Amino acid sequence: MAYWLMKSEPDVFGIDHLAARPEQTEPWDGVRNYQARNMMRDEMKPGDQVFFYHSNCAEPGIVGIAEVAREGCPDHTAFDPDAKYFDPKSDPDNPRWYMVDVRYVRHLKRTITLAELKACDAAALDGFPLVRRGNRLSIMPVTPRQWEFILGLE
DNA sequence: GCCAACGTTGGC
DNA sequence: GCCAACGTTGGC
Repeated sequence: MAYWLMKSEPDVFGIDHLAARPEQTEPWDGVRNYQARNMMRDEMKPGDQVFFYHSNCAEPGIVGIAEVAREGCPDHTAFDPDAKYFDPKSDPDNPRWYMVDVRYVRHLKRTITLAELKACDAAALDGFPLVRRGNRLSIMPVTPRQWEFILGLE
């Protein structure tokens, strides 16, 4: 089992939205970034644990835990001309974009903020993309060590 | 709202 | 294949 971090804007789709969904599960569609695509298509497996991160908000940080509910499959919204993330270059016979389903697990007892993670200067977080400057990946791998360390801050 | 950082596009 | 222009992300 692997660990991940997925970003979402709470104003658009936050962890409370996820928890309120039927089955508390949501397809993670609309991702149009090749690195993130590769992780969803090739690496993320059902049962993998996910830090749910709120970005672009007053207090960016990890707010909860989710899990991968379904492995990568073609992102059908890329085929729909009326969809926001329509991509005419994605061919249904050779899909360019993939998504996984994400299921709510729980809220953290408190938000572990980006500022806190940046400030704590722990060896466990060396190389963690989230705290590297200029990082824009919306999905990133988390090592078991990083996972344990961050959860230990809760 | 600003702006740095980054990814993508497209001309050449 | 280079690189300038452009669009987006996301912290602040």
